[in-house]
Amino acid sequence: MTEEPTITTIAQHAGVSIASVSRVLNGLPTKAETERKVMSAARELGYVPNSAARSLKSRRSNQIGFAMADIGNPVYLAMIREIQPIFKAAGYRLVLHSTDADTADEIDVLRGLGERYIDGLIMIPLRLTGEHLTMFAAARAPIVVIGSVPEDAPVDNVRTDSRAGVRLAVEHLHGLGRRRIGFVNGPLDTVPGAARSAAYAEALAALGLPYDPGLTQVGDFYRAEGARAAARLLDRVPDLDALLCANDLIAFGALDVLRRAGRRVPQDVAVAGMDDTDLATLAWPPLTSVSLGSAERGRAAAELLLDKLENTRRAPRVVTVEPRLVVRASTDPSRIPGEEAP
Amino acid sequence: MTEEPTITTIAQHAGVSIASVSRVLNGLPTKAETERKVMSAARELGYVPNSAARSLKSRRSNQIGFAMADIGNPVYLAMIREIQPIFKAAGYRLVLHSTDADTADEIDVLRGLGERYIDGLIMIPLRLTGEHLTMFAAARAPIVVIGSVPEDAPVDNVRTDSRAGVRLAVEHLHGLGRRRIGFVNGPLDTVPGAARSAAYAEALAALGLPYDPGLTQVGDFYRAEGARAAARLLDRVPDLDALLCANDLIAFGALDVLRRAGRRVPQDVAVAGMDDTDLATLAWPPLTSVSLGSAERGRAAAELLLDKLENTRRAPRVVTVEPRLVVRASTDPSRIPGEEAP
DNA sequence: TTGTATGCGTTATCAC
DNA sequence: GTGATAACGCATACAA
Repeated sequence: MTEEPTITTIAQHAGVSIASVSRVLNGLPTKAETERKVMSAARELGYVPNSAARSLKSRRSNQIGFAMADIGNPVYLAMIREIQPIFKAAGYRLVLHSTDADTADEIDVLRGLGERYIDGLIMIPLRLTGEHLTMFAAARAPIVVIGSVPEDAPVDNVRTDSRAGVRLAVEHLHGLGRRRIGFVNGPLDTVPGAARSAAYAEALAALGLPYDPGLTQVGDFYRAEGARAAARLLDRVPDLDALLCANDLIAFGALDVLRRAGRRVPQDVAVAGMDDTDLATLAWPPLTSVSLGSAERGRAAAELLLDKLENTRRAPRVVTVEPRLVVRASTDPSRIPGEEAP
Repeated sequence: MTEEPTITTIAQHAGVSIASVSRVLNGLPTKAETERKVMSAARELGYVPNSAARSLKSRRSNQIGFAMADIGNPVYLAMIREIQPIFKAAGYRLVLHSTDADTADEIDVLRGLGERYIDGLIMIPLRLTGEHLTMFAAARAPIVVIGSVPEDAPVDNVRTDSRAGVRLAVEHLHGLGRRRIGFVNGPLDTVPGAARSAAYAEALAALGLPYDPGLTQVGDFYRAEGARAAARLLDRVPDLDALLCANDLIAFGALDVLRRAGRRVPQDVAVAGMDDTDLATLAWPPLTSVSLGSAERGRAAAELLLDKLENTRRAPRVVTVEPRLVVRASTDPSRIPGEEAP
């Protein structure tokens, strides 16, 4: 019992060859008698196939990787919730990589594809460098990138139209009569940071509002720094009447600051986030947010990867998820819970 | 470039034997000239070692598993946030298992230990069956269980004194002058459900309060069902003046219901949760919660497992994390943010 | 220091 | 149907 049983052990106990053991274990046609002997020996010895040996032979690990910046962000969590069961049902295990938004780390993960410990990878690079693209091209296993990627990149791609998303939010705030619409963004050298920055300027222009650089503050994508950035903005633009945040976490930080500053949300300052995480309905007031379809993107990515694993030679595909504005009380006072008409 | 390079390929290109290649790659003493040739060939060919072959030889996968009921619960997220970097730094990858609180699934994971695709496992069983204990005893790789486990189980164990935690909360509510203290719990056949149920009764008794079965409602551990259970409770006990919830998610559901019912928190009903998740500070009002040290438990589990991997023969250890009451506005009106004295 | 040869546990291809 | 036997890619004991 203390020795790790292998097919050789089973073969000895059952008095057959290892080939027969392997056949029985893999459901290939065998005489009933042989099958019985093998199965009972296997059960008795507590045999479990060794995955390393199996992988070496089969050239498949039955694992897929998921690489994101930080497991602490609920957006990624929403994706994992979709991805995990899909792969589990398909017989794959999920290997997690939290890269801390570090490019070198992401490249490491891509290099890891060559080790063949995963059969495929879903990745969300926060910054997309030439090195990423080189590795994509050289990769020996299928990759799905969530987030925009150049047209000719040899990877499947799930994207969301964050430009349209930002526009939805800005138009909504404008429609509420707000004219001093601030913007708290994450780093401009990140894929989402850059896209949302451009989209913000564009949306203002489309509405005939002037673009005022003083209305933007840049921090990172987390609550604490979001709070600091919002505080800076509030300090410099006292007559701010609306605030768009590049993600929900930033918006939560902004809500903290506005509350401490005694500004009423939404009456004084309307606040909108992006990602529409679970937490939006928990915040006070509940947060208006642009859904970028995290769950859908996760599901799409998983399905693309699964398909590609079975259909290796097909051309790269792009799936786009449409953003959707979810209006809650942080911009619309009539939606404050508990204050509806009975 | 299209053929997967192996040490054999490198050996050919460098004009040396595969043994030399292996030595160079593993930093064993070699002539400088040989080393140079091998390294340059390896780089040129884009060689990456095959992890299956390496695992087969070394009998180590450099992966560790983390099995929890549901990746959607922020408690587990808090743990992963601690666990992941610790193992990453130690050269291990993290394989995730979301078992849906399904015992059969958990047993599968334990059986998977035999496949040797992970070198160790951190597990949080929601229910602990005899089958679990059998598998623990038979396991061929170290296991750390988060959550209580019998004394003689051959696994490391990280626990929290949830009994003391419940008592802290009940005493706090009692100290606020509340006497009708309801309890919304998760399933009684789960480890935490059973423990918290007993602890609740005990704490009441210690305070000389009568135990009224009507004051308890059982649902599951999620927000939606937490809301329904709280609604049932409110319906049957109109004079409820305090509510202890078995975890934060349940408490969030309860807050939703109380708000819709027009009950002021904490003035009419004081609400406390357990786990002290990140989300507690996001809720409105911010949630008083019993911290069960999720981060500490995650860290402790990771460190125990890492230690056991290097020190295979040592006896099982138990680490206990003390609960701590974190008082916020959902029980203490003086702490409502934005209403402090300036 | 280097090369040859063997084994890790499987699967798969042969003859029998 | 079944049993030898050869890979899979790597690490290493041993011989040179």
